[in-house]
Amino acid sequence: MGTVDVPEATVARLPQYLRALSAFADAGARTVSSEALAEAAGVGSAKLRKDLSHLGSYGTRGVGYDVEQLRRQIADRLGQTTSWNVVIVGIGNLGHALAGYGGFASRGFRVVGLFDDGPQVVGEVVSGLPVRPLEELGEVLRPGEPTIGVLAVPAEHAQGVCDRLVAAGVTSVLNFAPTVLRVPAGVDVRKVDLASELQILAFHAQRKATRAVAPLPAPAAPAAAPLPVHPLDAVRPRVGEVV
Amino acid sequence: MGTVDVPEATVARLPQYLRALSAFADAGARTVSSEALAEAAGVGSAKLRKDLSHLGSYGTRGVGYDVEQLRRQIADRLGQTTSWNVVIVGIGNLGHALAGYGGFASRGFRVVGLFDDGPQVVGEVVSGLPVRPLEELGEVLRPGEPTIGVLAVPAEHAQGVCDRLVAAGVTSVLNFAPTVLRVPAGVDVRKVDLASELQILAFHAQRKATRAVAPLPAPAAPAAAPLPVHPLDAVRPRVGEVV
DNA sequence: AGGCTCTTGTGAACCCATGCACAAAGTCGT
DNA sequence: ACGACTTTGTGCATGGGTTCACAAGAGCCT
Ligand SMILES: NC(=O)c1ccc[n+]([C@@H]2O[C@H](COP(=O)([O-])OP(=O)(O)OC[C@H]3O[C@@H](n4cnc5c(N)ncnc54)[C@H](O)[C@@H]3O)[C@@H](O)[C@H]2O)c1
Ligand SMILES: NC(=O)c1ccc[n+]([C@@H]2O[C@H](COP(=O)([O-])OP(=O)(O)OC[C@H]3O[C@@H](n4cnc5c(N)ncnc54)[C@H](O)[C@@H]3O)[C@@H](O)[C@H]2O)c1
Repeated sequence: MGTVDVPEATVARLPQYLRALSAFADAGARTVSSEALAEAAGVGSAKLRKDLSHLGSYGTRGVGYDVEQLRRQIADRLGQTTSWNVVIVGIGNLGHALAGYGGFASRGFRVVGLFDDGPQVVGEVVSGLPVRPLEELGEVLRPGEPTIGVLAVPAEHAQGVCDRLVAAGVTSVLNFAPTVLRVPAGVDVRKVDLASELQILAFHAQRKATRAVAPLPAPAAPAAAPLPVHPLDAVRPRVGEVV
Repeated sequence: MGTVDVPEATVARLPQYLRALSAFADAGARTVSSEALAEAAGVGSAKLRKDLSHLGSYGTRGVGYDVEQLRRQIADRLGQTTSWNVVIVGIGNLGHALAGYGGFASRGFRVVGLFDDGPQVVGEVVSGLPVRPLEELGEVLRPGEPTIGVLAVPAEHAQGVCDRLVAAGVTSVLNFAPTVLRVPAGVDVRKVDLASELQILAFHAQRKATRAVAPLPAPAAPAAAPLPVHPLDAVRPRVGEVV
C-alpha cells in the first residue's frame, strides 16, 4: 500500500496523530477507534482513516487500531526511530528560547550546535551548549548524519546563513526569519512566520467584524448577539478550523 | 470582483505579498509586474495574478501594479489600517522572546498585556510591560477593540487558559502549545507547532535518504534493503517524481 | 453457528487550488 | 495615429484533498 507517495497534507497531520496516540498510550488504552483518535487529533474520522490508509495501516475492523503498533508505525515514518541532529543559528531573543525548548529532545531531535556571530554572544553557554562562531559549523556536522538547520537570525542575514548551511551539507532548514529563502533543489525549507499568522488572524477578525455589521443571509434578523459568541454554548465544542 | 470570499490559500499568501511589496517600495519602485512580484514572494506569477484578482486588483496591462496602491490595498484587507491589540499568556522561555519581538509593532500589532501565573514571573517587567496575573485579563481587554490572544503556556494548561481568553471575549488565538484547542464557533485558532515542523522535515529527509539508497530506475531490486522500509510494501516500484 | 453490532477501508462525488495559455487592454516608440 | 510589444485578467483543464456513504471484515453474544 502506502510505500511511496504519502500526500503532503497527510504528512502534515502525522505529528498530530502521533501526539494523540502517545496520549492514548499514556492513558493505558490498547486500542483506539478512528472516531476517538480523530476527535483527539481535531480532525474528521474519515480523513484520519484515509490518511492512515496511505501508509498501509493495520487496523482491525470492529475494533480499531492497536495503539502501540500504530504509534510505532507513524513514528517510523516520521523518522523518529533515529535521532536527528539540529543546529540553531542566531542565538538572540528567539534562539535562546529554542535552545532551551524541551520539546526537541522528547521527539528525537538533538541540538548539537548553537551558532551566532555576535561577539558578546559567542562563548556564552546556553542550555549546556557553548555558542560558537559559524566558522566552526563544519566541526559539528557529520557527513553521515543528516542535520536540520534552524534559522533564527535577522531577516537580512537569513539567506547568507542559509547558503552557508547548505554549503556545509544541510538539506533541511526551518526558517523563522520573515524572508523567502532560495535553495538549490534537494533542500527542504519550511518557514514559521509569526507575523503572517497574526495577519491571517487579523484578516478573519476583520471579516467577522464587518460581517456582523452587515450580515448577508438574514437581513430581517434583529439584534444579533452583540459580542460574538457565548463561550459555553458547549453543545458542540467544535474544533477551530485552521489550515 | 473580490468583495467577499477570498480563498483561504490566497489569504495565507497575502502577508508574503505585502512584505515583498514593502521591499519594492523601499527600493523606490513605483510599479511592479506580476512576474517580478511573484519572484520576490516565491510563488508563480499566474498564482499571484489570480490571488490579486480575488480582491479586485487594479493592475494596468502592459505596465504592472502600482506598488503603493497595491500595498495599501493588501494592508487594508489584512486589517493593518487599524492597530490590533495582542495579549501574550505564558511569559516563560518563549513568551519572553515573543514579548520582545519587534516584528509585532512594525506590522500594526500592539502588545497590550503580558500574563502569567508563576509567582516569580508576575510583577517582572518585560520589554516595558509588567507581567500580570490572569485575573486582570478583563482590565486589559476593551470590548470594542478586538484582541488577539497568544498562548505560550505549557500544553497541559493551554485549553484552560484558552477558555478564559474566550470567556473574556477574545475571538482570535495563536497557539504555540502542542495541543488541540477546542473553541466555540466564531473563534479562530491558528497554531504554530515547532515540533511538527521538524518532524515533517525529518519525514522528507528520511524519504530523500531512502530514495538515495534505492534510486528510481532500478526495477530489479537485488536483495532486500538492509533496514529501510517495511517489508510488506516492497512491491510496486511506481516511478516517483522529485519534489 | 448464525446473526448482530461495530468499525475499517475505500470508491466516488465534490470542492478548492494550481498552472497553462491566450485574448483583452494598455503603453511606448516612431 | 498606429503597430509592436508588454502584461494583466481569466477560462479551462488538471490535480489534490476532503467528505460521504457503504460494503466488507472482525469480534461478540446467544
Ligand atoms: N523574537 C521572536 O519572538 C521572533 C518571532 C518570530 C520571528 N522572529 C524572527 O527570528 C529572527 C530572530 O529574532 P530575534 O528576536 O531572536 O532577533 P535577535 O536580534 O534577538 O537575535 C538575532 C541573533 O542573530 C545573530 N546574528 C545576526 N547575524 C548573524 C549571522 N550572519 N550569523 C550568525 N548569527 C547572526 C545576532 O548576533 C543575534 O544574536 C528574526 O528574523 C525575527 O524576525 C523572532
Ligand atoms: N521554548 C520554545 O522554544 C518553544 C517552542 C515551541 C513551542 N513551545 C511551547 O510553548 C509553550 C511555552 O514554552 P516555554 O518553553 O516558554 O515554557 P516555559 O515553561 O518556559 O514557560 C511557560 C510559562 O507559562 C506559565 N504558565 C503555566 N501555567 C500557566 C497558567 N495556567 N496561566 C498562566 N501562565 C501559566 C509559567 O509560569 C511559565 O512562565 C509550551 O507549550 C511549549 O511546548 C515552546
